Amino acid sequence: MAVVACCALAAPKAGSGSLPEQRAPAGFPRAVRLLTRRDFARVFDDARPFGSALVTVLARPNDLGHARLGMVIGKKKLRRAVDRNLMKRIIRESFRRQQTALPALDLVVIAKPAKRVDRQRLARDLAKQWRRIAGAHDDRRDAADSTRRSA
RNA sequence: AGAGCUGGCCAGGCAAUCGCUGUCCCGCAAGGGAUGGAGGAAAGUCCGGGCUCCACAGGGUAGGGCGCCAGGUAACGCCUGGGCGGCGCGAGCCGACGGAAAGUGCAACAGAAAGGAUACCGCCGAUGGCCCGCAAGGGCACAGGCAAGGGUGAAAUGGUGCGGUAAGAGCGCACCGCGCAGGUGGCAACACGCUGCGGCAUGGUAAACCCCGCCCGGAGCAAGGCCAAAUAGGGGCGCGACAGGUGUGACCCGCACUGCGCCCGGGUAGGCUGCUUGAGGGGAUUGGCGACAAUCCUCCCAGAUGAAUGAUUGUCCACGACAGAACCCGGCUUAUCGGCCAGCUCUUGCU
Repeated sequence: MAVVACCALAAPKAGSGSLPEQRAPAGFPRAVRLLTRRDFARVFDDARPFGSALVTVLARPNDLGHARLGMVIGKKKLRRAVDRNLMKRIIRESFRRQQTALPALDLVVIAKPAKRVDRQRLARDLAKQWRRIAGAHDDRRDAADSTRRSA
């Protein structure tokens, strides 16, 4: 009942994402970050890539029961330190808000070359990526389940 | 009021919610609470130091840097004050600003001549020559003299005036300028409308070589130190060598494998440290023109490490620039929306 009411209220506000922006506001403790070189290497080793004009996201399932985030923001991609910091903050914030909607994946977001960072475009783009990744993961799991069932 | 100069300062504010991170407190823990959390340039990495490790008797050479003087400073290529030169009506601003009579080199084009150089046009032609004339004198411009004027150039051997002369010339004189020696003032750079001497010289260029004086060992926090799985090989001590240990097995025999234990050392992954109390900030007093220093009081003010200071919403206004710490300081340079304060200058108007 409450859920329906909420959606009804949200609906008129033209195309806000299908992922609820603020369901269970979450923190961003160290447990949900990729911290070591090994963590990153594991993802780079065998990951599914998702791309957009602004970023590339690599995803590889983990067995922790929640998603983890890592970022690679190269100095060559964004010249100014201010832009690099800004990009990381936007990515972190986006992940923080929407991590509960994500499956148990290790994600590495890689910056693409840009002159400046457009916060709104980037935020929108990231939301889209999370959705795609979550969807793809579900499909794969469904497929695996179905093959297992048929076998 | 307008135009401008110099020095200094600020870098959107407030509130709520959700996050990140250092420290402290509470808690067995999960967690909770309190509090701190980018810059004036954090930037470029161009100088100077501290701090580490390596090297090192001293001196010299090579190489590099600096370059008016005196201060300040831990030090500097920085800062302050002064000198000199240039720009501006002025407040002020700008200057790699030692040496060119040690040497070597360089200078397009133009120009007659460009370094101890020169005579194209020009001026003169007193003197000598030639011609005319009885002569006085006149003419020619051959010898020769001159560098004032024209012209070239970034630059042409000091300027003005008078004398002088055939015409001229520092040839002579006066004043200005210049050089040398002295004197005076100044710590000094340097200054002098003080004296004497010299007719007048060393043209420019040293971010060209060079000379002179002074300074400089190298590498950098991925420096360096500590703990330490794994792995290779090593050392010491003790015990044992028909033994013992491990495996198989319920156990013994048997069979298979193998010296064993401890210590030292080593150092990969990883972790800790270096890591923020410092040539520190604020205030007062004193000394100094000032940079700055001394004394006292007071404050603790980022310390991340896949790398934190953000997001959303509301609100106010002059609608917010350049931009993000990574061992730490002192400078320089470059980027930068706007705004504030102080002192001063010029112009105009009023009293």
